[in-house]
Amino acid sequence: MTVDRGTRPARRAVPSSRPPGVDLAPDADGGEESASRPVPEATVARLAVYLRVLTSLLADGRGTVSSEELAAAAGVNSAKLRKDLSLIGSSGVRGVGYDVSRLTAEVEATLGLDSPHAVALVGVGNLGHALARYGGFAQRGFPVAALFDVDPALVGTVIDGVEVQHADAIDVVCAARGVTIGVVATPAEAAQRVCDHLVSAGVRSILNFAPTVLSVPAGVEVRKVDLAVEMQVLSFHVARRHGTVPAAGPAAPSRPTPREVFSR
Amino acid sequence: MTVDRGTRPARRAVPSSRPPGVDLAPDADGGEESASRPVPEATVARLAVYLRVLTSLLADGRGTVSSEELAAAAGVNSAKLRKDLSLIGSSGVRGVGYDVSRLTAEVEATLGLDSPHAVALVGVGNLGHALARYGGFAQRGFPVAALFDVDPALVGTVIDGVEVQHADAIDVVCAARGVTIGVVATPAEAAQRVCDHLVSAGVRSILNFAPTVLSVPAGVEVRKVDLAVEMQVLSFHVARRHGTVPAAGPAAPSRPTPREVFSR
DNA sequence: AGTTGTGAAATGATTCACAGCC
DNA sequence: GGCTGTGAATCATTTCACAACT
Repeated sequence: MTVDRGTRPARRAVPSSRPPGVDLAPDADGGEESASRPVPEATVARLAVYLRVLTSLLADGRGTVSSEELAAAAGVNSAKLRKDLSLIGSSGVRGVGYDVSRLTAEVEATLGLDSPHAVALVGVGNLGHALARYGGFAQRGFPVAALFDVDPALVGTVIDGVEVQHADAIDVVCAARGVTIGVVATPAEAAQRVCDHLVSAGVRSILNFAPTVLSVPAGVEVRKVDLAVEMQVLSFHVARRHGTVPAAGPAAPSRPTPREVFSR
Repeated sequence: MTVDRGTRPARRAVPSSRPPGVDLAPDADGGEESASRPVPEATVARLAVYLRVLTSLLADGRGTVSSEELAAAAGVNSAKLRKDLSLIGSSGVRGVGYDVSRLTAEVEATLGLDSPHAVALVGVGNLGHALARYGGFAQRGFPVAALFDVDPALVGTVIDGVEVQHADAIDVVCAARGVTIGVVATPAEAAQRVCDHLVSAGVRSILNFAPTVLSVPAGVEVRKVDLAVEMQVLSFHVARRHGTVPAAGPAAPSRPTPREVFSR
């Protein structure tokens, strides 16, 4: 993709002095929370992708993989993959590669997939309903332990063996069932309130599908999936290609608001 | 959130020589495709978020906003917001702020939302069905122009006024209806094939919900939404908090594969 | 020979802090 | 006085390239 920029000046020869280097960090989670996080966020997201590839290799009975092959399958640069894996303290064998089953276990352990995480899903509307029935969650170690909504027509119904309860019960039920991850699939207006309830029930990780910025106390992790954003980013690329964009100069486009595409 | 790191050594006084600085890039899309992209990817994603806030401000009849307020509502740093907006050539007024309706129009224009983009959705299973009925797409200027699946039980059914057609027709129908964005919501196994069909139909932007890495020719933009990845990233944070992670040292955890949480 | 692990360079993104302008 | 626009500093991430090891 990127054009080869030709030969670049060689780096100066390596000085023989080997710097100390800590090799493996002493670990031991220093502070309560934000003190030390040796594994960067970007790496964590990629680990999940590596895991998917590893699992399929494992199913194929493959014993080892090289960083090159694994990286290609995951769609990343091999150096990046090696660095990622070195960060979680994994060890491949030089000249050979990584042991597939061992690496799989290491990645799973790092991601905390040793034990399942009970998930609460709030908002069983269109999207929420599909998510609840979407096998993906339970299948992958994230059993849906509770469903909530405010619609009386939905409360009491059973989806995939789980009864929908009223959102007022979030605090109690989540705490009782040991929910660790909350999924918000409500309309934007309700999202913050729902989020607050989840937090007060002790949920520290939230996946937000509602098109709003959730504010949470420090120590609570929110990840966002916003379909409108994704579509609009793609729209940007379409426009770029077609040259539709009015050459982002200082002058504003003449038309003030062509169409109110964005309603709420 | 972040603790104030106290007074930092003052930057050295600004030397009076003002460097040339290009101010506004000469623009004019140099090469065919990867040559120049003045707006960074990260900014584009945030523009969509700003737009949401702007729209709601517009609905409230607000005339102007300050970068501070807009940034707070979008959940970002105000300097970042100002830099983002300066990149798209917008102009606020010093001492006043940004004109809401004008800024809205500028962001919309940059994102290419002037005209709607016809969307094709492939895979009308659990998730795909919900996406098709999810008003979010059409409502925001991304009308679903075509639906595809391979399941004979689904082909021929009508969802929200659009008939589901067989996936074999992707090439023809997409080209005919001027589809510019494709959404892949099939199982992983079918995703690459579907993607190839979309590409050969001229679709240059793809939103992928299938848990696979799609390979596409240069010039095609793929964005990925992977629920398993999101959940696993959250799982990582849960584990970090609880200290469940077995101290990522060089020694592997004793158990080889605790549970096959990841099936396919 | 083949492949990992990793300093160090390169690139990219974010934040600071202040000049310039209304 | 208030607020934008932006160079420069800081921070994060990616990539390179090669020594170390099997």
